[in-house]
Amino acid sequence: MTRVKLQDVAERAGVSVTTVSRVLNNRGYLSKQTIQKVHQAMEELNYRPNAVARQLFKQKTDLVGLVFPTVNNPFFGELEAELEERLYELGYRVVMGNSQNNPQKEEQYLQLLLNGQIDGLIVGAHNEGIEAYHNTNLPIVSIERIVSKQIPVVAADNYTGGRLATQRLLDDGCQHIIHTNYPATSSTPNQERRRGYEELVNEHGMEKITYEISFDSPNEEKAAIFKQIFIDHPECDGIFADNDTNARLAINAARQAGKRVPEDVKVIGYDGASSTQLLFPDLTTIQQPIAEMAKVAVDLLQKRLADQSVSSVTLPVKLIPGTTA
Amino acid sequence: MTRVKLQDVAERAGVSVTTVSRVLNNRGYLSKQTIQKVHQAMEELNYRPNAVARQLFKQKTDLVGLVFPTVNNPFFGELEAELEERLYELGYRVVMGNSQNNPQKEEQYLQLLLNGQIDGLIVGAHNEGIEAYHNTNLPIVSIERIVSKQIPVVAADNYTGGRLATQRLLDDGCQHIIHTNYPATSSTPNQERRRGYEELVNEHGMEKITYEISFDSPNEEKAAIFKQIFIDHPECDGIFADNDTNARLAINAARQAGKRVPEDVKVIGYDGASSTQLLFPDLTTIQQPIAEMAKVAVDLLQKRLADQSVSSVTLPVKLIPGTTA
DNA sequence: GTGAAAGCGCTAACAC
DNA sequence: GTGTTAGCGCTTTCAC
Repeated sequence: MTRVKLQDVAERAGVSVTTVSRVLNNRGYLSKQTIQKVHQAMEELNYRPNAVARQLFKQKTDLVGLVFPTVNNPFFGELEAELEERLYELGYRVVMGNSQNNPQKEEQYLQLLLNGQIDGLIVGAHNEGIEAYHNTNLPIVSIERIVSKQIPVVAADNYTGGRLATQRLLDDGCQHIIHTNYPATSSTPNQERRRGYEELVNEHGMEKITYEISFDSPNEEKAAIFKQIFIDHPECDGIFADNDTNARLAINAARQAGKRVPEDVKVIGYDGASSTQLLFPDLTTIQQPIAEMAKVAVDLLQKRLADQSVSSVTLPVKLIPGTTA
Repeated sequence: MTRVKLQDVAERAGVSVTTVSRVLNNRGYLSKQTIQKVHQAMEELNYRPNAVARQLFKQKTDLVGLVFPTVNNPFFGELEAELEERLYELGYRVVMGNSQNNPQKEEQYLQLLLNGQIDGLIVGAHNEGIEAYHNTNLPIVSIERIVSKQIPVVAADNYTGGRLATQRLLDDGCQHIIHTNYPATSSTPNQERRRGYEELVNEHGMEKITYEISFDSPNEEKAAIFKQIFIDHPECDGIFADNDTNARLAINAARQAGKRVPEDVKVIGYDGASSTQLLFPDLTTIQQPIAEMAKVAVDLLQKRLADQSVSSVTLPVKLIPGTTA
């Protein structure tokens, strides 16, 4: 099927393409009769304006890229759903990129921005050292990830979250609390969770032990690390996991090691995403304000797109009580 | 942003735009020297080809739309992640649309296709009666959703799944099995789950009772329905939920009604998505081959984009044993 | 009120 | 081997 274009409509209506374009965009002075004629011609030909031609002229695609490790995860799934909703309201459509297991992908999505295929980017992937981020001040906002000086970060208050979680375990009477987090080299603000944990156990004269678990590694590998934790530290009676799925793996590992949760080991997670709350309501966790983070990120991106300067934002977290800690 | 265009590169290199374009696309005969010069000019000017201009010429955006109720769900999250991965391998980027709570959105994403902003569409949303689907044979593939005659459907074997689930409850000795599913008006093949259930309980001379739960309604509403089930049918000793989150709600409701799971009531779910398996491993469920469904859907779409005719595909399901049934 | 024409940035006949 | 030029489909000065 050959596409009907502006010119076809113009010919049919007996006017110029300019006029049809004006009718289409409701711009300029037009006689009622002309509008009528043009509309009729558009109907008859079943005309659809070509979005790409418009984009070329406008130098704007109304597309925003979302680059996170994977949408198949309670936290990122909720976050991306919220981002999509907020951006949709502003007239943007969303290009989804899952960069887990494929570091080059993040760079590819950055190329979309550089090539003018998308107008902006919201990133939260974990790949390090992508040159182009530093080049210039592009319309990019980051969530829970430090990318470069120029790029504003939206994050929850990870330090307080780390303290809250640790405090809960201390209140539970835990004496040997182990934390898991990303490798310390990762440029993510959730290293602050670790700082909160370490400070607090220090204050209580306890040993600080953090096992590093890369977010992007497969679940079997993660499970193996938790198994190892209980081998290395049979005395462990409290686990502060850096996310809820890890908390789940910790509980599985504890049980496999013959320990009861919460009687022998308390476990507290992090994130508190809606589908985790639904599927695993017993989990005690620190909840990030995901919807709010999405909203703020979109606000910041909108300002960046309007060439306004913005700064990073930190949002509060709260403890969601369950039965695991 | 990308102020530098082909012509600038051409001038700098002292050649024509055609030559630069050829270098860019590695097409036609070019002297080594010219290639060298052009590459250098591109470097010096930090040239980025404009993707939209290319799209306009090619009449192709390499973008595929994904329209599902919400990505914030274990099943759709995994499905969309798989779809994105498969499409990425083929050079497509993905536009994500979450149509839950907003029926107009699905139509909007269809407009993107009609407007030439995306090349194809994979849909699994639940909104009824969208005219445009019937118009013509567009490059659209549907997953677990009957849209129109022209559009191929990828689905798991819902009928067998329904029988498998029901059989499991019968094997458990259940006498009063209740099923939940979408309203029967919904044009989704998972009504076949209901058929499988109904046939099997009929064969056993039992009463068939299906409660209708719209996928898109809020969790509180769904929870209220499950509560009602145990009020209406205190004798109920088996629940076959049409998805895993509903199974979770069923279990919650059973416990609130003072029943133990699985001692007093057995519950079996449906979907078996990876994050459900992770967060709620105890659940007995029917697993859909999500990765395979994504792969087949992308294959079909690719063929539709190449104007080949395709037909619908049904894939097998399997029972994942847990402790809830 | 309406139209002619010049782009937006790129590609591919078609020439030479 | 390389260049000229006519589009891809739309919007918008600038005339009339």
